[in-house]
Amino acid sequence: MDSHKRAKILKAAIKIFARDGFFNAKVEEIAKEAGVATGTTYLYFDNKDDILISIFEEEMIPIIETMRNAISKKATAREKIIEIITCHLKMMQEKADMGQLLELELRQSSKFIHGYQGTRFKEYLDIMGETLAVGQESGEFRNDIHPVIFKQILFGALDQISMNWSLSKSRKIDLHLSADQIAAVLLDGIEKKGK
Amino acid sequence: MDSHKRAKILKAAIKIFARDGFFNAKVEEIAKEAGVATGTTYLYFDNKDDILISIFEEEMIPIIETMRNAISKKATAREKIIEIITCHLKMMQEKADMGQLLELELRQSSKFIHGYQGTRFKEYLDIMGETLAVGQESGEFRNDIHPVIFKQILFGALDQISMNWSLSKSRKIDLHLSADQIAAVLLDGIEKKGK
Amino acid sequence: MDSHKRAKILKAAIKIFARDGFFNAKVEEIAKEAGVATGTTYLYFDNKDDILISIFEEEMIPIIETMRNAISKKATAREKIIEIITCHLKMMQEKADMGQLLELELRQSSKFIHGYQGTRFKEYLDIMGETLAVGQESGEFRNDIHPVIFKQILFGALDQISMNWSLSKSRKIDLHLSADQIAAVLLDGIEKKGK
Amino acid sequence: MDSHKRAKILKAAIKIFARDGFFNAKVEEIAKEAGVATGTTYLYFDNKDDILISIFEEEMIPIIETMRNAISKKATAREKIIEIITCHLKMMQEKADMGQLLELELRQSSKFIHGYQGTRFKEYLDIMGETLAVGQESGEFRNDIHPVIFKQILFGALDQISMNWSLSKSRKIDLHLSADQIAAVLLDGIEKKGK
DNA sequence: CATGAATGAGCCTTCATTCAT
DNA sequence: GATGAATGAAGGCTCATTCAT
Repeated sequence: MDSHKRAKILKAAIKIFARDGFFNAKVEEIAKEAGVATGTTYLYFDNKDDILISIFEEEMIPIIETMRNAISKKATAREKIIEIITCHLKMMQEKADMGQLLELELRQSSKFIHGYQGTRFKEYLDIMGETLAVGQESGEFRNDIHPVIFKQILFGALDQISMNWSLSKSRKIDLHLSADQIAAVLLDGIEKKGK
Repeated sequence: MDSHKRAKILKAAIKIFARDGFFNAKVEEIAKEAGVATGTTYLYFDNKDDILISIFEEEMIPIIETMRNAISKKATAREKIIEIITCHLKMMQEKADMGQLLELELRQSSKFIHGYQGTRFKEYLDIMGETLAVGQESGEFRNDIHPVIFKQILFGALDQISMNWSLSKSRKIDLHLSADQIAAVLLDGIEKKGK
Repeated sequence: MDSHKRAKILKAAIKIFARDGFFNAKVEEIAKEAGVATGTTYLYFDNKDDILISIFEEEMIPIIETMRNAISKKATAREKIIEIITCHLKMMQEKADMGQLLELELRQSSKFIHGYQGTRFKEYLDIMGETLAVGQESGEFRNDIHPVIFKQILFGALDQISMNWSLSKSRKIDLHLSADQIAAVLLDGIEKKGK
Repeated sequence: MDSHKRAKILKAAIKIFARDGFFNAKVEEIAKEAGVATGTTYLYFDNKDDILISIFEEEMIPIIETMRNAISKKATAREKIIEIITCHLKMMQEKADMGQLLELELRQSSKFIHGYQGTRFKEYLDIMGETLAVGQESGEFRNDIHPVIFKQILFGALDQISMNWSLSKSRKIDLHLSADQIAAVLLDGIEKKGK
């Protein structure tokens, strides 16, 4: 089995799913984009669902790896959180199609695509929770915030920001500014301090 | 035009879309749930897309109204932000189906449903931005956070939390706790202060 | 539901199945022959299998009825057996398409079409066994032949003869002669000798 | 040409065709069962149809040979007929897969597989007609039965009996009893009476 | 000769939408 | 306005056959 061909199909599927959405995307279109025949798709994937799930599971691996790497190089928990934010938004720019899949299709999938649990995505989210915990243990962060809730707040904020950026055609929004602001709000809050 | 019948169809559509997703939902099923004939649906709506858009636009009106009302009763910007959070999560519980539509389908719609701009949704988001601005003018909140970015952070966090709650079958997660934590993080940040 | 339309589809299916065989037949072709749209077929039948099964089950009813009627008018068991033979071969001529379906597809169906038991066909076969039993009780026929085996011998002979007739394009074979010969062979075998 | 490989494919095809039916059987499955690559099948056979036809034509040779041999050892036409019946039913038991092919697929083939005439099968049938003729010439059998019709009656009866046996999962039916009964019915019918 | 990955035509089935009643 | 049977375009998937290695 030509593993190169499998990769080409996955890459094509990311593009087509991002452009048309999972339900509007046609397997024939994915195959054409990948430069293979329709039937070839079914040599590497069970069905259309399986293509999407494979994308989520397999493409998340290097993304998770990259983020873990970036975090590990930072000394303080504060810097790690900033790195998570930067890393996520950078990934969204560099892998724009994959980013849109995460934003637009991942949610649907875990509910409507039979049997998909989204394990890799959970792993990605968990990095955010773990980083909070690290900071709590080191005394950098307050202890009354639950990692399980915080990871959702952080991911939710990042996801909304990047979705908004993806959907705006011009993309004139400055993601660096957004990164700074997310960091500012979550780390320090919006209230004025020390009056 | 029998406005009662139109309302019945909308209500049925919210339920079916939430349960099956927009693409899996069948117009016939919606009609059956509404107690009307399939064709009747097309007397009140142009097509399937139009049903979904109508839901977003029309159902958002009382939701926005309710939130504006709740906010107006609070004196400080801090209390208004807390009210927004509480109000949103309460709405997600009370109108669970509508909530799921917002979480799962709204994103798809603005990209894949031709010509939909999501004006009511923007209005909803804007409440969050405006409330930040109010606090900034009154001196409660710091001035270096852009309302346009903040509204996305707040909505993103709320949306992620409520989606997670919706998808968890047991729903044993305490939304009150989540509300407090979102408020704590966004208002005060996660870093320890006044060392 | 327009029962007339259902009948038209069944009639068309008999023709197309007989001409092309079940597996080669296309649902679209059946619909066209019936003068309806492809989708209409699925308003009346679950799937392609269901069309074939419905043919067997429903078309057998008048055939069984006709045979039972014809038999009842005959006084002796010998005459009843002759009537069965005549009736079967006449039916094969008059309902040639249906006849071919019985010959060519019925066997496949009970094995390869999921869940089909062929109850009506068993009923048809049973008439043959019952008629032997009647003759055995009346003393016309010898008692050492099992009805269960005899019905298969009789149907097998009839089926082979009529299939051969169906498949011969010219159809110059005389079915009356065949009827006489089947009767001659089988009857002189089952009747008591040397009274 | 590796004749051994060709034989392995034929043997595998008999098994798969008998199990799944001609139309449901996959060439790939046959190849796998034969322990060869899919493409190898096409080195020995023109196409799927050709495999089935080759089975009928080639596998019938030893079957015909066996039956001719068995018959030749019997002195009277009566015994020869009994031998035909016994031999056929024994073959159905010993070569159950091949038997099912004859019962279920042969009929389809002669109509739907382009250009197939079934010459070997006709030869098999002819043995039955010839044996009747032998008995007629020797004065054992009556003269008013046409061999062409008789061979169909005999084969039809045998085929129906053996098909019924094949399809019954338990196979508790006694084929010896069936053989006796077929012989009893047909012989006492075709033999001259009251000499 | 043998392989088995690749091909792509073909078909069953679905379902948004229409329209005669 | 209301109905729901009818429509038919569209697409996921299969599998007999081919061909580069």
